[in-house]
Amino acid sequence: MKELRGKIADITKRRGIYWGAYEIYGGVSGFYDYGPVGALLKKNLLDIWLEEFVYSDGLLFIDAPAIGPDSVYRASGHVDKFTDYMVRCTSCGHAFRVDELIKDFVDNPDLLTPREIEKIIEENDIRCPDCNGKFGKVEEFHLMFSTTIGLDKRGFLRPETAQGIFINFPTLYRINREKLPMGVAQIGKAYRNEISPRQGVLRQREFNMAEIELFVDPEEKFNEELIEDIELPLLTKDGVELKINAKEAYKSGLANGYIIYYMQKILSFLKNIGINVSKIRFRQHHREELAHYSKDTWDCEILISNGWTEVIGIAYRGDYDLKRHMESSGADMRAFRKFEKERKIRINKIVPRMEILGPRYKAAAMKIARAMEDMEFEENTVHGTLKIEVDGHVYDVPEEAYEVINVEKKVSGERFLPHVIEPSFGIDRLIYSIIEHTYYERQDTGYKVLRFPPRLAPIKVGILPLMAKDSLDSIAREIMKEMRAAGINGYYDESGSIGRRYARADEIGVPFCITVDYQTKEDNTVTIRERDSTKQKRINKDELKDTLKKLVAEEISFEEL
RNA sequence: GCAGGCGUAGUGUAGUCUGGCAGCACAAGGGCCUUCCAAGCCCUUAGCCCGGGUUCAAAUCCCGGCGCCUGCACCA
Repeated sequence: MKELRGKIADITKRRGIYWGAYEIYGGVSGFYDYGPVGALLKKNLLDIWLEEFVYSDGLLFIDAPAIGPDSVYRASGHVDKFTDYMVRCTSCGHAFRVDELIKDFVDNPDLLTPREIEKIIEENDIRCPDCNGKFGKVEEFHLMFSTTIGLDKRGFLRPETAQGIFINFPTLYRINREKLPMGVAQIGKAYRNEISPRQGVLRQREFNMAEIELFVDPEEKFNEELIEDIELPLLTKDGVELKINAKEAYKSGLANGYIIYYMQKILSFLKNIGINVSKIRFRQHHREELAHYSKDTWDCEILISNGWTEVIGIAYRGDYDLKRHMESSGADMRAFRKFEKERKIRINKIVPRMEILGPRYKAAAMKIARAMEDMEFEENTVHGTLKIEVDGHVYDVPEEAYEVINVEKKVSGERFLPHVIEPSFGIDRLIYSIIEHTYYERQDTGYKVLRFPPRLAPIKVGILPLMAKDSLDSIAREIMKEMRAAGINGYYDESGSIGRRYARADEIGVPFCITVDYQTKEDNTVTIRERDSTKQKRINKDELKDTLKKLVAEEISFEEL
């Protein structure tokens, strides 16, 4: 399997799919450049993602900033939970993770403050394991990249794109005309300062994500019609591997209905982009490995040469994020749920008469009025002069300064925090998986091919003259111009033998090649060669543009020609 | 971060032990040839990870750094 990784590393670099970034300066691990082929591959992949997850379900698509203020990531829990503490030896300078050093002295290192940690180190005289030197002050090691906003405001590069959606929930909810379920999608880069990222593009410090936050009313009954009659490959938290029908999985309560819904969509999506369906499974997280925000998570794992690899996560985040942002920002992050039937409630309320309170209490009037409004009492128990305490003063409010109302009020609904189901796609891992799963070598020759589906293929067509002479070349160039004018990404190649040129195209997954040969000059036909079958069909040059468009959009298949 | 291994044209490698002209294959570019799947021939481009030291002389020996790989740790 290691051999496969080597071959893929070769092809990705040589043919311009991706490579390690900042190469001329020695490289920085965890950063990659997508080259001309890879950048288009990613773009096409995201287009398909938009079609299959966003347009098809009418989701809202947004684009929020990558840098956020301290307050946002404090509220989200990342500042606390995405941090490790470390100490540096004052004599040799080596750094150590605190929890490793003190784990023999305390039960739960994660709960301590930096001060407490310093105290424990001093009391137990913990020394540097390397040189026995003394330790300095406790420092934070953030998995988040921190930066400065303006002169001195602390900011972070987002470790996930999700917060940009949660923060905007009230606005988006209004734009969606206050309807749930509401799905919001975002594509963008996220940043994590991994200590030692390896495994190539599978673990990067700057990576591409496509995320959906589906906001639902936890009390609303799930629409069972969303569940299809298909088989899901699951691995539950108890280690049970099973293939189970989606309907059955839903009925048995194995996972939230929307999680199952997304499992179905993900299966079909992965199939469409060239992933081998027999190498997909959904693995449920154990309690201990759940992220700080999640109640239940299912990873979509794909089997590649590294083993089963998490590529997509479907997390049930509950109301964690909205709640935290509501508490810390004070904004109302709730949605409104209409009761089936209007409810009637009795209201016993004091209505202050401001025209009397105002002149009488001046500046304190508003506060007194609020306090009166907030009073709770039984019907017919309030009359006469009221003693109202505000800021330590007790005011006597006479009867004529208020009115008591006892009314029956209609209540049509209530406010609540929606729950969130979050499918989160690791785009770079997906791209790597696609490359591994679409890679094959021809049986007879061993030549390398990437079997990209036409819709995904970065380059759709190669246009080749059989010979670069006898005006075959000029006809081919003419065709290339036509293709480009029609918005089909193609290239012209006359170098080397025809077989060599086909092989070149195969390596970057070009699905179709047009060859201009001598017969073209006689009857105005060219051949279309399909990558995987290497079969050719003759087609009139004038139909080329329309035919190719359909082939590339996968509206027709090559066999149907 | 720790331990071990490694770092030579775009890619894969030889040369390193034992210091003395940096070589091969593939790829790429140009040309000849060629009537459908990497044919052949000629030419060309292109490299010792970075810095310091030892030496008449360093890809080779020493030191430091950076990067990569494997394992541990970390990470979803």
